[in-house]
Amino acid sequence: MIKQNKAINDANKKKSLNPKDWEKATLEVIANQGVSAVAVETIAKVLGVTKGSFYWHFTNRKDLIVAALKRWRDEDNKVIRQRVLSVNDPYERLKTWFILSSEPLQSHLIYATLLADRQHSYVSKVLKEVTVDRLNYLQQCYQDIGYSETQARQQSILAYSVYVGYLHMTKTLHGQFKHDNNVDDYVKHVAGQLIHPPESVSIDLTSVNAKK
Amino acid sequence: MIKQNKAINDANKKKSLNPKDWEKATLEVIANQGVSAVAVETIAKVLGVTKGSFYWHFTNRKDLIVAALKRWRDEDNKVIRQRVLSVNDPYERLKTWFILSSEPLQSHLIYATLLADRQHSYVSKVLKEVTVDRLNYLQQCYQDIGYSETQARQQSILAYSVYVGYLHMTKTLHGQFKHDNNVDDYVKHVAGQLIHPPESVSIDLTSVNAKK
DNA sequence: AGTTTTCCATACGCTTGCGTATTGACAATC
DNA sequence: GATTGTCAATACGCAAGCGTATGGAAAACT
Repeated sequence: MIKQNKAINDANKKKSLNPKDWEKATLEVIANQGVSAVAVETIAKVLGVTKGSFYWHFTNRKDLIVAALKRWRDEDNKVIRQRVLSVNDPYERLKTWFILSSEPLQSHLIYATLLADRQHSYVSKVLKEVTVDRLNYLQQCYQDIGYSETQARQQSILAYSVYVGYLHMTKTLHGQFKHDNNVDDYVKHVAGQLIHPPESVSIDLTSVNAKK
Repeated sequence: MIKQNKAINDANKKKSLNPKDWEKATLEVIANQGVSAVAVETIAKVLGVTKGSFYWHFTNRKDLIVAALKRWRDEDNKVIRQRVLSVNDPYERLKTWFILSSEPLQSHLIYATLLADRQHSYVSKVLKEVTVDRLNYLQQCYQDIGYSETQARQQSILAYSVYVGYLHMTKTLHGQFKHDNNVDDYVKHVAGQLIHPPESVSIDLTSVNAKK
């Protein structure tokens, strides 16, 4: 019993911290409370240390956030490459992307909160880059299906808007989003609307665009 | 020349301020920098006074923000009623909504930044209410077209997600959004994709939903 | 004219959170 | 075993921003 408890938590698996630990804890905060909630002393407390430790690993708060965002982006890219871009058939590739987008990953939470704190230049920078990247490979998907460049561009913006919008909806509505149960149904619904050959785009445009 | 300059700015049209002035100035800040950027002394400076004035009109900072958000919501509802809900034909009504959504109104900027600062309970409250309202009248539009309740629900979420997503895209990409020029084209594109009779929903679902 | 009300300025206290300085403990190396 | 390097604790200074206290000026009332 007086065994010098060796497993209170996992804080003893490593005697000392490294930058990666700080970055991961930071991403956790960003995912749930946004960039502005990243406080050095708070995160230190989570890691079981004090500020003194932090300023040994990083020069300042901004340095930490930038490093964390880089880590986020790299890992996100890795997932996209492995699970989406590896699919050959463009229809299936798009479908895979929509499914991935609906999964409750921390990565999505982070993206959603970054959209919030984009007043900070270092946030808006990485945000812009990530968004451009994603729009590009979505556009490529649609071009692979047979869309013209401009049609594929517009369709990619549309599809990506759905992604971003859905992220916010789930966070905003939270409780009364009865929808939570059948996310699969919604994904099917979205896929049915947004994944189709280029020809069917012109359906019913007459009734919509007809000026009175 | 020593006419006691009567028109330096419009700060002399009224000798003293009222809560409405503070709320409008606050919404301006929220639209461009978010709720967390609302600082009493800063807004006071904009209005040409000091804190002393503020704490005469409001009890505290939160009081100001809540009042400003209420004003925003009321005015936004007014616009929706006048310009959208007044349209009888559901197709045209939806189209009008999409067009309105693409206009560069301050109201949209505010909504976008509120999505950011929803960690504050008073923000998330009004945000949730507004979103639910909007989803409801969108759903009603689709039901008027002939969608079933569940189909209309999903379609309204989809449409609203496009709106929210597009808001963020424009703010995120900012400069390199070459798309800015032909917003009209994009609105047509979106309308063509999202406004159609309920039957055409089932197009191509086979190729998309087919599990391997 | 005197009093009250309205609106605002100034000065202060208080909290939060960043960054620095200094010291200490433990491990690695010589 | 002494020295050096690594990581962390403590204490401090400092700025931003909220809220309060108090006083004052101008307008409105009586």
